[in-house]
Amino acid sequence: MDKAQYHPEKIEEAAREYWQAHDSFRAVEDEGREKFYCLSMFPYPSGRLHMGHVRNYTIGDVISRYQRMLGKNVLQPMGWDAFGLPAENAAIKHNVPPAKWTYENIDYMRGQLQRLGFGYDWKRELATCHPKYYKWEQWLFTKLFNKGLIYKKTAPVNWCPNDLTVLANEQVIDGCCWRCDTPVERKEIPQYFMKITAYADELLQELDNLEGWPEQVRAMQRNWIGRSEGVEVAFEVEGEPLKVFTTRPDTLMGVTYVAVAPEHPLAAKAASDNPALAAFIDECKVMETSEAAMETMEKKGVDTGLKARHPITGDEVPVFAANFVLMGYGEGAVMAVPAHDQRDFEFAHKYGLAIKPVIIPSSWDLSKVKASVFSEGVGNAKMKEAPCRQVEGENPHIWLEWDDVFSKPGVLIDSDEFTGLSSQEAFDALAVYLEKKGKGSKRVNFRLRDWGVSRQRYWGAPIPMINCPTCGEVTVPEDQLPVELPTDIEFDGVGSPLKKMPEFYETTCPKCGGKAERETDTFDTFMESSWYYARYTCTDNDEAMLDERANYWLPVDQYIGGIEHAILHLLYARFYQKLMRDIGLVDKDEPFKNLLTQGMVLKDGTKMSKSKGNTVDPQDLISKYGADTVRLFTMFAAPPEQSLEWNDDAVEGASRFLKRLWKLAQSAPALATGFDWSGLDADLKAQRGELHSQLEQINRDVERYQFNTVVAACMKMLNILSEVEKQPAAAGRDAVYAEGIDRVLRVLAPIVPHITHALWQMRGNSTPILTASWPSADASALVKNTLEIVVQVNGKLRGRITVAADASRETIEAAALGEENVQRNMEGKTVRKVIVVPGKLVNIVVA
RNA sequence: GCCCGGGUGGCGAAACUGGUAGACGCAAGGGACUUAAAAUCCCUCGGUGGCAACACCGUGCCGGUUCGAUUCCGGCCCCGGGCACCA
Repeated sequence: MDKAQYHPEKIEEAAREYWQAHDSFRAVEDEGREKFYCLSMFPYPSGRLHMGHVRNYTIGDVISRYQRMLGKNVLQPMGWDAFGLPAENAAIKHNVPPAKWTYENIDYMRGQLQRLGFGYDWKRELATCHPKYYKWEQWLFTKLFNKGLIYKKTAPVNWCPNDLTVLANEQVIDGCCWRCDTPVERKEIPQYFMKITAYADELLQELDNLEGWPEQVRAMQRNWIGRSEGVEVAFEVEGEPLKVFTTRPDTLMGVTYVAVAPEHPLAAKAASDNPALAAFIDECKVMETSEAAMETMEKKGVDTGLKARHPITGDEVPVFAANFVLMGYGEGAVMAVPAHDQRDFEFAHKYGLAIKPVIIPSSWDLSKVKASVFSEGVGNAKMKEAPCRQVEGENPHIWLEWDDVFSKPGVLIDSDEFTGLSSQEAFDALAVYLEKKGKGSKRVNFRLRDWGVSRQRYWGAPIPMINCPTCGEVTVPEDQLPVELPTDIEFDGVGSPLKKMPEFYETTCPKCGGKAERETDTFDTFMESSWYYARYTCTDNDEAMLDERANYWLPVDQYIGGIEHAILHLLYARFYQKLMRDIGLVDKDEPFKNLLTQGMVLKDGTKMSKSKGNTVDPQDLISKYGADTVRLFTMFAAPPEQSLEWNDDAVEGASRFLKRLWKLAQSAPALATGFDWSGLDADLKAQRGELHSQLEQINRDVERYQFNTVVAACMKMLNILSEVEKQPAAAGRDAVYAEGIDRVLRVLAPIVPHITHALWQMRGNSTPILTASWPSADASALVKNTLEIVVQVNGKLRGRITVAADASRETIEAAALGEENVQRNMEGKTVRKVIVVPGKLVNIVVA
C-alpha cells in the first residue's frame, strides 16, 4: 500500500475484495442475537443509478453498519422493482424486449451498487419480474379471491380513442394522449379490486402505534384513509330509492337539489329524451381521472328533469347530473346543501338553484332570527336580497347579502321539529328518525377506496384468473402457477400484446373443463412492492411464499425511502402485511417499525431529472473521487429528511477531508492501553475534552440519524487532532492523538467504510473495523474546571464571564454585574430582575 | 382544489428542552511555500457605521406570548411533495 498518497480506487477495491472473501454481509438467522433488519426501498431498474438512489442506499448502509458495530445481527438485502411502464416505453423506442432490457439494466446497476460498497447480502437478491417471485403473488391473489377479499367492478381509465389504449395518468398531457395528442376520454371498464377498505379501521388505528414513523407520514395516511361518520339517506326518484351518504345529516333540511354522476343510470335514462343532457354526458367523457384534475376543473351540471323526493319533508328537489360526482365512489350520487357547503353553494349560484340556510352559528340569538326570512329565502334571486346573516352586536341587525357559506356546526333553524337543536344533537336525532322510517341509517365511511389492481399492460405479473362462460371468474389452480408472462413478444405499444396472443389466453376452465379465456390484464406494480420486504427473508424457498424465517426478521427495523411513497406504497405494504398475517404467513401486524423518509436530491433548486437536463451521474463522481467521497458528501450536505442541494465544488471538500484523514491517521502513534489521563497538561486536557465532547455529540446525533452533523463533528475532531499533532511528541500527546484517531476511524467507518477499513488494518488491528465496537465518550474527559457564561442586559448580549464550574448562583451573579461592558449598559438604570441559567447565561433585566 | 412539508449569510447548512444565531463545509479575498502552477498550510469572511472598543439591524412577511423567540401561538406570502395507472 502506498502510504503517502490516498488512492481511493485501490483501497476501495481491496476493501471490497476483503468483504467478498469473508462473506461479510451474509445474514444468518440466529435466535441468540438481537436482529436488525435494515431495508432501503428497492430501485426500479431504469438503467443507471441516480443521485436519489445513492443517497437512499448510503443512508441505509450507514445505519446497517452502525447497527452492526452495536453488535446486532444485521440483514440488509437488495432487489429490483422490475415491472413497469418504462420497460414498455424502451421496447417501443429501441425495439428491445422489456425482459431483456430490464435484466441488462439490473446487471449494470448491481455493479454500481457493489462499487459503492453497500453491504448487501446478495444471496437474497430478488427481481419482481421473475416467475419465481410473482408466482407467490399470484398464489396469494387466488387465496384472497376465494376468501372474498377480491372482486370485480367497473372503474374509469384514461382512454385514447385514437390508439385504442389505456393511458397512465403520466401519459396524459393537458388532457391529451402523449403520443398522438388526441383528447383523452374516460372509459369505464371491468377491473379487479382488493378490499383494502375492509382493513381501513385497523390501518387507521395502528398508525397511533407506529411511533417510529414520522408524524407527517402518519398524518398523511390518516387523512388518506379519511374515516368519517355520517348517515346514509335514501331519497326517492320515480318510486325507486336513491341513496346518498352525508357527514352532515344536520343540514338535511337544507337540501335543495341532488346530483348524480353523468354515468349514473338515472342520467342515462333521462338523457334519452333530453338532447342537452345527452350532450353533457358525452362532454363528461372527455375528462381525466386524477383527483387533482377533478378538483380543479370547472364544476358543471345539467338538470335531468327528474325530481327526488326528500325523505322527511316529501318536497321534490331537482336531480342534476354533475361532473364532480363520480360513479365509482359511494352510490354515485350526492345530496346538496348550498347554504352550508362551498362547492354546493357555487354550483347553486351558477344554475340558479335554491339556497336554504338551516344552520346558524350557536353564538347567535335564535329568538331574534326571523324564521320567515329564511323560509322565504328559497331561490337564488331572492336570497340575494334576503337578509340571512346576523352581525354580532348589541342590537343585532341582519346583513343584506349572503356572501359566504356557513359550513361549521351550529344550531338548526327552519327545520321543523329539529329546529333549535345543535348540529351534534340533530345528527343523532335525524339518524334515529330516518332509521325509524326506513329511510336511512348511521354509517362510517372512508375516503379510502378499494385498490384497483388491474392494468391493461404487458410488462407486469399476469392476473391468475380465468373467465369461463359457464362458471364465471375462476382462479388458476395452485398446481398451474405461475401463470408465466410470455417474454417472446411483438410490441407495438397499441394495447397489450397479450390480447393478441391466443396461445396465451386460450385455455380451459379448471372447474368445468370447457373452453375459457385467461385474464390478459396484469397487476399494478404496487402489488410486487407490497411484500418484497417479507420475501427477502426466504428468497430461496420454492415451496412456499414465506417460512419461519419471516418471523425471525420481521418487522423491518428500519425502512428508508423517498417521501413520495408516504401514502400509496407504504399503505399497500401495511395492508399486505395484514393480509399475509390473516392467511397465517406472518405473525406481526405491521411491516415497518421505523421509517425514515429521505428528501429529494436537487440541482439548481429543482429535482434532478433528465427532462430538465440537470442530472449528475454518480458514476462520473465515483470514477473521479471514489465511493467514499460520494458517500461522505451525500451524508454531509443535508440531514436525511431534507432535500439535498447538489454542489460539485462541495464534493471536492469531502475529498479533501479524506486526504487529510489519510495523512493524519498514518502519522498517528500506536494506541496505548491503560494510559493515565490525569497527568495531561492543560492544553492536551482541553483538546482531549473537546475530542470527547465531539464524540458525545456524534453519539447523540447518530441516534437520531442526523448524519450531516456527525460528519461535521468528525471534521472538527480531525481539526483538533491536527492541532494535537503539532504539539511536541511526548507520551501525553501520543496518547491523545492515538486515541482520537482510533475513535474518529470508528465513527467514520459506517459512512466511509473503505478508507477506514484500510487505515484500521494499517494501524495493526487484527479484526476488521466492520465489526469493531462503536465508541462512546469518556465522561471523565468532559469534566471542566471553569465555564464561560454569557451575560445579557435586557436580553441583549453584553459580555462574557469565566467562572469556576462549581460557582454558586451569587458568585455568578456578582461576576456578571461586575463585568465592564455590562455595567456600561446598565448605567443610570435600576436592576429589576436577574435570571441565571446555570452553566449558560445571566440575563439582567433593567429599567 | 385538498392533504403534508419547507423558507436562516454569496452557497449547503448548524443551533439539544424557549437561552451566545451562523458550528462544520463550499465559494470568495488576503498571505506563506514555489522559477511558476497545482497541491498544502495560515488569516479574514451576515449587513451598516466606526481606527478601535463597540453600537444598530438581521432567521420569508405581519402581529402576539415571554426577562429572552430561528424555536411557542394567530394571520398571510412564496416554494416543494402527494392526490389512487410514474415508481
